[in-house]
Amino acid sequence: MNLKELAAKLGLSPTTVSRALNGYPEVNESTRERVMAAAKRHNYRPNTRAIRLATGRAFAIGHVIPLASRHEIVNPIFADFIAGAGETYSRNGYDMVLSVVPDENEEDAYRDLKARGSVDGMILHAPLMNDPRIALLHDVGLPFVVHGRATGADLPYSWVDVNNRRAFLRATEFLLDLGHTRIGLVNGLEHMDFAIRRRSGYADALTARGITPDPALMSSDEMTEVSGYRAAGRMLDLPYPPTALLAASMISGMGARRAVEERGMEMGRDISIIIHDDDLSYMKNGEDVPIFTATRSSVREAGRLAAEMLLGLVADSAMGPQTRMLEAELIIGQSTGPAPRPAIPKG
Amino acid sequence: MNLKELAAKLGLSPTTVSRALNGYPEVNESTRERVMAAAKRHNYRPNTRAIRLATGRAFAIGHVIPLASRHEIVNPIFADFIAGAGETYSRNGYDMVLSVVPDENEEDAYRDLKARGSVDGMILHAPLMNDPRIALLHDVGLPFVVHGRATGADLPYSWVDVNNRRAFLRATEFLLDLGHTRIGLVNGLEHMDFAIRRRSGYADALTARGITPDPALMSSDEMTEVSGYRAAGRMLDLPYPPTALLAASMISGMGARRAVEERGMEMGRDISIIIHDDDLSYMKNGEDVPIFTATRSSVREAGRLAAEMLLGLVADSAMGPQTRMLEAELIIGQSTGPAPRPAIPKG
DNA sequence: AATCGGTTTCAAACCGCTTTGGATGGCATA
DNA sequence: TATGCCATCCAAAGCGGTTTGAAACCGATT
Repeated sequence: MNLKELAAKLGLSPTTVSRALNGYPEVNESTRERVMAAAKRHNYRPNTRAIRLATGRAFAIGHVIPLASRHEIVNPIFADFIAGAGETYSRNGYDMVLSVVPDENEEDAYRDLKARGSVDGMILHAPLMNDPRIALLHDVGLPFVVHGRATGADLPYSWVDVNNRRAFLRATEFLLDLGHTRIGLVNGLEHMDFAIRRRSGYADALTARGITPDPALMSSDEMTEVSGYRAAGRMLDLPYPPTALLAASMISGMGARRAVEERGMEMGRDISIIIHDDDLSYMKNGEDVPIFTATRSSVREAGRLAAEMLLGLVADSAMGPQTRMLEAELIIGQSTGPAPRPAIPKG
Repeated sequence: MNLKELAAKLGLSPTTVSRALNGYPEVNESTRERVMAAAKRHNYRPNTRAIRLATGRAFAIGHVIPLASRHEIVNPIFADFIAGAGETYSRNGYDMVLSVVPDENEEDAYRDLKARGSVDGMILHAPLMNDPRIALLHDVGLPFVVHGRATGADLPYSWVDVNNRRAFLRATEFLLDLGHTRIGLVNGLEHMDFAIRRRSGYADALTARGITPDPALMSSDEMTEVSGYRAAGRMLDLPYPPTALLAASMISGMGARRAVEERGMEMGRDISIIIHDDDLSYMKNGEDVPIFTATRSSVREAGRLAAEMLLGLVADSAMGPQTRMLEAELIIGQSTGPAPRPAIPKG
């Protein structure tokens, strides 16, 4: 059942039927009701493909997901962001199209999405320092929103981000207040912008208390269980080990915990751990009682917000760049406690 | 740059240009080369919206993701499956459209995708026992592939699945061979088909050795860290606790480990744990040395296979239902060992 | 020279909707 | 009665491709 058939059944022109269904004013109310009723009765749904061609709009938002080397993105955090964003899209009648491509084709993927007219806007994931994709997307000319920020990007752009710097600053201060002075950072990959901001928050907090950040206590790697485990292990085996750790995610935190427990230490007593908690549906930081003390900010909510922002930009192309900064809460759990008596160098 | 403009530049008709680009035989080879070159030079990309309308095909595959109650799906496993499938789609010039909807709208979501012509086929995720969606998708009439199987579905359908029953059967036998007789099962939600199959593999292995499965040693819940922790904790606190556990995923396994370590026990010595390892990119079961002994099967690979199968069905609608059973490997890690001397009931 | 089969090209219809630019009719106003 | 203005409806022209049916051209055959 298409528009023409429906119009024929009603003895009206396709024009009028189309207008009636789309709420245009130049159609008699009684006619409109008749049309609406007939549409419902015949279970008429306009063909999206035709609408898309006729309007020149895709009613879809694109997410490009590079594989391989920067597969930073195939991670649980991504699933939650997508869930949040996708929810917003379907509520607004938009599709979400995911383009999963090898790293080297990423640029093409954005251009393709635009050139082939598959989407009306895009979300840029996991921005790097001086991320070239910002300029690329400007060049491509579709509205876009960045999940995160890209230090060094000189062009203006819309973003939704957590205040990573402040979160890690506060977490570090919290540990300092508990008497810890040897604090390790199990960071994400530091070409990722968020990781840089986190490190600067951490370092600034230390410096402000007269402590020089010790390179041996800073690691940077993917946020997997295994690398959390290894990074924490290396630090714990230092002659002068840390009494507290900051971990980049729930997952690296679990790796760190494994390293801690393997050494017969107890979390919260022998060593304090604070993680950044993205509040993942499938990786909750405990239920009533948090497992880890954490800086928490829901990435799913970030997905929702980014999607809303983008739909706004798509609707009103005159709108300038929007930004939204989210603050993480500091959640006190069982993994932190006062610093144990000053550690004595081993060996 | 559209087809008409390109044709004008070449002094050819749109017909010929279209045919040249699409590899039709009725065009002179030298003309084809000229067209190809011009297309590349002017960076011509056919407008997808127009192709879709003209051909009546969407060149897209749909995945419906229910939120809320059955958010079983917003989990790390999903991200990896998507990555695998998405990879296949983009290699074949297909888009992946994700429809994230509240549970109660799931049925509509499938019908909409079809009625509006947004996709050429769909993947059905996380099938339940007697899943009504199988009949629904038959009714909708688009090709589809199920990731998993749905016990009780009487209609034929295409699927890609791991042999969950055999995996858990083998894992249980492995533990039995090590002398364990009290073996706990930390299962996923048992309205999910895969969870049922796993339990039957577990139970059958026990029964075959003359052990009656003990309800107190079987739990069923979401595959989160917290529920793994709680389920394992409950079993360990039993008067006659298990000496081995089977966990449904890496994540619930980590929860189980937390419960174990919290009780001062050592994994692999005081208690053996085997998990099912979906080989997630972001949740690797160790690197050289596996953390857990595990039944392993890559869900990402499953995504690739399901996508390939579906594209095949889309291309040839006459093709009957296809099926593909994957076998899990048993990976020996550090989390298993011989059963400790027979446990003495506590208290 | 006329006919023919094969190759190559093209004009035009079509996919199903939106949207522009009238046309029509009714009613109030001059 | 003629005029103008609304309100309502419609025909037709897109949107940018694909595809059908036919035309043009070619050398080869009669």
